[in-house]
Amino acid sequence: MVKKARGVQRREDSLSRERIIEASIELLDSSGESGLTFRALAERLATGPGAIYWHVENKSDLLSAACDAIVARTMDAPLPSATPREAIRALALGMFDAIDDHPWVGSVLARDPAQLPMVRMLERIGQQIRALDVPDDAQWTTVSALLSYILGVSGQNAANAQIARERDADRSHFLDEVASVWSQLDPDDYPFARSVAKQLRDHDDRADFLAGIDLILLGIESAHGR
Amino acid sequence: MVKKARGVQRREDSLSRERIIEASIELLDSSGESGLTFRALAERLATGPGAIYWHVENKSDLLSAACDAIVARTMDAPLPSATPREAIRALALGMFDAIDDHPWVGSVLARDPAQLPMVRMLERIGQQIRALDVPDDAQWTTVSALLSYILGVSGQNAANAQIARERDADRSHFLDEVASVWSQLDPDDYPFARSVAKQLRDHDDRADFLAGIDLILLGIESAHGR
DNA sequence: ACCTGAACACCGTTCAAGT
DNA sequence: ACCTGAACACCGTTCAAGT
Repeated sequence: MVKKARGVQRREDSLSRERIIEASIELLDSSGESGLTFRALAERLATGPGAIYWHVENKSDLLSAACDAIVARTMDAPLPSATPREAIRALALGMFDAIDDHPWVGSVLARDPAQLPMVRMLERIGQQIRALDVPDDAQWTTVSALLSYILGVSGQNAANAQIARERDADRSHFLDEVASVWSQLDPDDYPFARSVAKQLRDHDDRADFLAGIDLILLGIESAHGR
Repeated sequence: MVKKARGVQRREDSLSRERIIEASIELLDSSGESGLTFRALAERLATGPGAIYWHVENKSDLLSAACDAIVARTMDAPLPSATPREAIRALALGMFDAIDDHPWVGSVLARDPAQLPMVRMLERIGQQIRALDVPDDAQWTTVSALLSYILGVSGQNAANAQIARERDADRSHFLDEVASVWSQLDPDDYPFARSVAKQLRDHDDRADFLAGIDLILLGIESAHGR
């Protein structure tokens, strides 16, 4: 007869916030953002739609929680790197890859700002910005710029992945199409777009992303003495 | 009896793609993205929901068209500026302000990439990147970084505006709340977030945005000789 | 060619009723 | 305390029928 049972004892297969979020992530990964419906989720969890509302406030809450689970995992990964510069690159790449694996995370992050996932990223990157000797009064602006860039690329990438999924998968084929549209634009109105069409066709999203991070890091260093 | 009427003659108050898009923009501006429904639009245009489908493919098409109208307006504004650097700042600020006025544009841009609005921005900024003497093989990456940053900030700003609208309006009050949450975080886990809470409270979105642009411009210059 | 509006297939969310 | 599932109030989209 234990008065206070250790933790909450519960049937293995009963509902819980964690199980709901886990199932949501699976659904989101396999069928995209439009695949997450309370009915589909209820079916997967062998229950009714109403039951989910006992553990979760609403759909927005559910999406945020799923998103935060991914971001937390990513930002809690250990950083073996030596320099702050390398650490920032690793953190940024970690987010890039996470969103590449879970495109819906990009859309969610672009939609609800200033929430828990944001603080996680801000914190982790901010500590490295400090280590870079950026002056106190410039730290907010600096981290903010890095975060915005990361979110911008992520959102864009997520959207691209979504489109590639909607049409019949082939991403490089899709880029070929866009590049070919660009190269047929009016030369007088769109000289630049035409000229980079080839670079669009051959580009590597991940490498471009990192190049942008390096550009910002260069700017940071050049702005503060060294 | 003119055989070929000049242009398409039509009753002043009849439906047209332009009138539909115009009405959509008004609806989006006044009631946000969730305010744009085919039923609300039909009512505003004194017609039925089905009629709209004669001029517009579907809701996604409608949103893209409304978004492109705003971006086109913004990117076609004349640039009195002298240096490419100033021109880039002006173009970036133009987008920032446009999205500040029409927050839904941020969400749409974050969702469908590589479309017409994107090409407009790419072109306009790209021409200035050229003028900045960035080498040919670095132009795509450079413009891409700037665009991602602009989109990232825009999306974030749009989301903030949406949240401020959902709750009862007051934006600075909302920032106060977030800042106060941050400053109450665990000092061991979130030292950085705590330390910038004050800077968050006092910050100016527009100034921060421009500071980020300057950081990237600094990086660009520092990467290519001068 | 263009418009009408009822109808269809889906949502998120609520809630009385059960255990 | 937790779950069930029918019901409600909405969507986007279609389509036979009108002009």
